[in-house]
Amino acid sequence: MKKVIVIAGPTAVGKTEISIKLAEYFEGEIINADASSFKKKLNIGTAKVNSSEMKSVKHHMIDIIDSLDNYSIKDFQVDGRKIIESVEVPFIVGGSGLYINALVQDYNLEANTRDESKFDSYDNETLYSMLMNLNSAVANKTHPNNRRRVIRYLELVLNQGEVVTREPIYIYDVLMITLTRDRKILYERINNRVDNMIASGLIDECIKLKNDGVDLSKIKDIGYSEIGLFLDGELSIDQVSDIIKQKTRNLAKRQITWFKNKTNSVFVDLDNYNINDLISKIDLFLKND
RNA sequence: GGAGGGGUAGCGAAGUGGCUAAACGCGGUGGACUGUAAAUCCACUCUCUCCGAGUUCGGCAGUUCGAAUCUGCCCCCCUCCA
Repeated sequence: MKKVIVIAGPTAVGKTEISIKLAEYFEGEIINADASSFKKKLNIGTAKVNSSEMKSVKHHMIDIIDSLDNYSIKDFQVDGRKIIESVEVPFIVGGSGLYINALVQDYNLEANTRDESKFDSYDNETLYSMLMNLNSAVANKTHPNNRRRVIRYLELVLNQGEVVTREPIYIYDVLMITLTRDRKILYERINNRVDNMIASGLIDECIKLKNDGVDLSKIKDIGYSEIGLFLDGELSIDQVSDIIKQKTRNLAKRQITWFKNKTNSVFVDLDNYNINDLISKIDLFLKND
């Protein structure tokens, strides 16, 4: 089986720097698995790797779509697997847990794509009872208030009769490393990073997008619609900054939950670690048959 | 010095005699999630030996069968007048 190294972890934990060091050392290539980094022109606000950082290591899956375009998890699965096959030592690096799992586990994404529009006229309760009638086991997987999930399950049940519930299987020989830090320290890093983004041009980036005709309020990546509110004069930059920090902290927490419970990860605490430990860990993994 | 307003759980904020360990929001924590995933959603959040008990609503002392809610004194904060 193809050997694949995954470097995951919450936002702002320090994935970029470490993954580049590791990929350099092992002469690998990086496959980005951060949904926000797929998007062109969203650079500062998404903490995307910049071109000078990418000089030493080839990066894939960066800037592959326009800021408002949809790149589905299925697309990612197909394209990403091709890249994995073509790269000698692939490092998958990112924080989008679902995307990572879909790439390296046997996720079945053959069903139709989403189309919520035909459910517009139903309220949450109705949709949920529809699901319950069709397949109660699937309905019990979610909550009536989670309209988005309920609709997707409805689509899946209607389309293929069921939703996969069994434990997924890794389709590659995967070494999954999840980077962590003490929660307090992580949150401080997030706060500081947001301050830095604002100090180093996030507002200009948003103005540019706006001038290009992008509706900032439609961008769901954290920071952009918020800066849009500031540009419209609805909130002060301090208020906006606090909101961005808050949302980013909430995101990090959700990411941690995912990696803890939905992956088979080796956890590495970056507050006190030595890169050589990681190197030898990976070295061992690559040498072992 | 004088006149008002106010002090409620980590924060904001309801409650103005019993149905109140105290609404709600935020924050925090835990969790769900195989097609928006930087998305969407759920639970818990005074303390403990946690299916029961113990301490709370600035402090102390009262009234009352019963007080965050009423009375007195004290402390602190804000606004206005001096």
